Amino acid sequence: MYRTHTCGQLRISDINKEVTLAGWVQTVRKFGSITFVDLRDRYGITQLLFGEELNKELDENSLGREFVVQVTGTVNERSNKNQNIATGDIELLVNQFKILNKSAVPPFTIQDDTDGGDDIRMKYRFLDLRRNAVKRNLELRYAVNRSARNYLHENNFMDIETPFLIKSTPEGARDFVVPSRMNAGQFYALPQSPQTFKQLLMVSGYDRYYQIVKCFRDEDLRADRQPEFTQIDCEMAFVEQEDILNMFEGLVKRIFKDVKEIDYTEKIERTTWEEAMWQYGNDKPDIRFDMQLCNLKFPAHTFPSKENISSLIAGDFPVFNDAETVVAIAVPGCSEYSRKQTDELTEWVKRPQIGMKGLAFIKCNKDGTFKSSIDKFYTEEQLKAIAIAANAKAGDLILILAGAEERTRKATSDLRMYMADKLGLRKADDFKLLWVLDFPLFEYDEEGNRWVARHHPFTSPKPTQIETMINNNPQIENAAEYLKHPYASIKANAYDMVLNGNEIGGGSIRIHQRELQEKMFAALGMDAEEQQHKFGFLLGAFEYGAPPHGGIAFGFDRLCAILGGSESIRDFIAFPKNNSGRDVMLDAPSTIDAKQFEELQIKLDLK
RNA sequence: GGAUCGGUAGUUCAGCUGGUUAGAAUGCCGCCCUGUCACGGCGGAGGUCGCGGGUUCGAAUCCCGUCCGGUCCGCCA
Repeated sequence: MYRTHTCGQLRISDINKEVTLAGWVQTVRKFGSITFVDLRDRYGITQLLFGEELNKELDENSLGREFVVQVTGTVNERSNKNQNIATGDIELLVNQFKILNKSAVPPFTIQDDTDGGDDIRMKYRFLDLRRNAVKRNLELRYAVNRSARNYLHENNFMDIETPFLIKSTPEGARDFVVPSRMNAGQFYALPQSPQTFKQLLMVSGYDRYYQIVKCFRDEDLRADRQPEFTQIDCEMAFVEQEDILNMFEGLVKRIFKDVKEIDYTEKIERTTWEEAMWQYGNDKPDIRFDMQLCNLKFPAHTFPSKENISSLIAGDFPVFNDAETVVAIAVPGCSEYSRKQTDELTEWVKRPQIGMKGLAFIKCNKDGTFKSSIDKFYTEEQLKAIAIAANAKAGDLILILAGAEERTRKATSDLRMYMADKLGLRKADDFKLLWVLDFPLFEYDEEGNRWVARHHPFTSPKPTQIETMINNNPQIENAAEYLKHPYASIKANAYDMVLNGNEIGGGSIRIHQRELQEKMFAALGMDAEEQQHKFGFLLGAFEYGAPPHGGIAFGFDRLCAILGGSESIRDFIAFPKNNSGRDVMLDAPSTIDAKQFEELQIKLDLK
C-alpha cells in the first residue's frame, strides 16, 4: 500500500496516528538539524517534519522539488499553526521515507502564482496541471459536466454517441479531413457538430438526446476558440421553441446552482435579434450594465419599425449629414474627461480593428451646461435634446459615432464594452443571462453573391414566413440591394443564450419536412444533385416519419471559462492548442512517415 | 489573409535617444541555521540578447527579412 491518507486529509483529530503519505515535494525548508517539507498531492499539502536522525539520511539523498516520495510517520499537533491550509494544525513527524522517483528541476515554479509564462507552461502542461489554479479550473469543468448530465438524465435525455469519422459537407466552417487508407483518395471529415446525427436520432424516436461531445472546426483561433472544443449537444422531438427555452433555462439555472451556488430565480430575459441590434449594436449584448445605443440616424429598411429621430442632428455638420448611421451612447459619470482622455478614446475608435474615422462627444456638465466637440455645429438646445434622447444625466459623457450602418453599429457596441470594462461594470462574479430570439434565417454573402444560412441549413423559418421563402426566387439582381430582397426579412425559429456578453449556446427548431428542406438547400444554391450527394441521407430520413424537433448546443469550454471568471478557455482545457492550432507539448501537427503516405496512396505537393 | 505587441540568465523581466565587464528578482549549486510555511544569512555558477542580413569605427539597442508566441480584425453553416 502506497498510502493510508491523502495530503489534504489529516486533521487535529488524527493526532498520534501512524500514517503513510505519498506525493510530490513542493518545498524543502532546512533548519540545520531539522527540515520541513511540504508534501503535495491532488488533495492538498501536508507539512512533513524530518527530525535529527532522519536529517542525515535526507542530506545524503538531497530531496529536490517535485520528487515523488513516500513517508511514514506520526501525526503531531504543530507548535506554530498555519491557518492558510486545511491541514495547518498538524504535521507529520517522519520516521521513514522513500524516494519513489526523482525529478529534474522544473522549468517554472509549481505555485498558484507561477513565474512561468504561457508558452513554457503549455510546453510542460503536465507540470502546469499540478498547479492549484489550473486544477481548480478542471474541477469546475467536471462539476459543470456532472451538473449538466444529472439535469439531462433526470429529464429523460439519453446520451448517445455519434461518429467522429463522417462525411465532409463544406458548408460554413472548414472541415478537418482524415484520409482513408481502405478507400484510397477519399477522406472522412471530423464533425463540426453532430447536427445531422442528432436529427436522425429524432427520426428514430429517441426524443430526448444529449451528448457532451468534441467538435472540430478548422478555422483561425482566438482566446475563446479552439480547433477542437466541447459542446453540450441536445435535441428534442415534439417540441416548440418555447419548450426548448424552458428546458434549457432549467439546465443553465441548475448549473449555476450546483457549480456556483447561485439561485438564478428570475426568469431569463428575452429579446429579439432586431431589438438587440437596435439597443446594443450586438447580437450577444452584455446586459449587466445599461449604456444603450441612441440611434440618431439609421437606414429605414434595417429597422422598419423604429421611429426616426434624425431631426435632432439636423444642422451643418457634414460628418453626420453624410453618414448612413449616427449612434450615441451615454457613458455614466465621465463628463470631466480631460482632453487627453477624449483623445485617447478617439485614437481607440480609429484603430484599424474598429475602423472609425473619428469620435464626437458631448460633456453633460454637472451644472447642466454642455460642452462638446461639435459646439460649432449645434446649439445648446440641440445638444440638450440629444442628451435627453440618449438618456444622459448630468455628469455623463455622450460619445457619438457616425458612418456606414454595419461598421458604426459594431464600433459603438465595441466602444460600449470598452467603456464598461474601463468603468469596471463587467464584474466576473455577476451573471446575467439573456435569450436572443428571432435571428434572420439568411445572411447575404457578398463575395459569393448568394444567401447563406445564418445558423445552419436545417433551421426552420418562422411558420408565418414559410410562404415568403417558398414563393420567392432567391436570385438577386443587384447585390447592393440585397436588404430589399424578401429573404432578408425572413426570421428563423432560432435562439441564442447569452451570458455576460458571450454566446454560450445556440439552437433552433429544425426543418422536418423533405420539401421545405429541399427548398432551403436550393435557396443556398444547391441543386438537386448536390443535395442528394451531400444530404441525401437526411432528405431520405425525412420521408419516413420525421417528427417535429429542435435543439440547442452549449459551448462547454466557454461556459466553464465564464463561470470560472476567465476570458480564455485554454485554462479550462487539460491539453489545449495554441493560437496557431499547435499542441506545443506534442509538437503537433507534424509530418508523417513516407510509409504512411504510401499506404494512403497520397503524395505531398506543397505550394 | 491583415493589424498590433512581444522574444535578453532555468523562469519573469529591466536595459533599447548606438559605446558598461549586459543587470534585478526568483530558481539552481555550496556553506551556516531547531519552528519554518514566500523561512533567513553568506558565497557561487549561470547569457549565441530568437535567427539571417544590413547601416556604423562600434549594434541587445537603428533598418530590412524571417521564425516563434500573445491579442484582435477577417473567418468561425
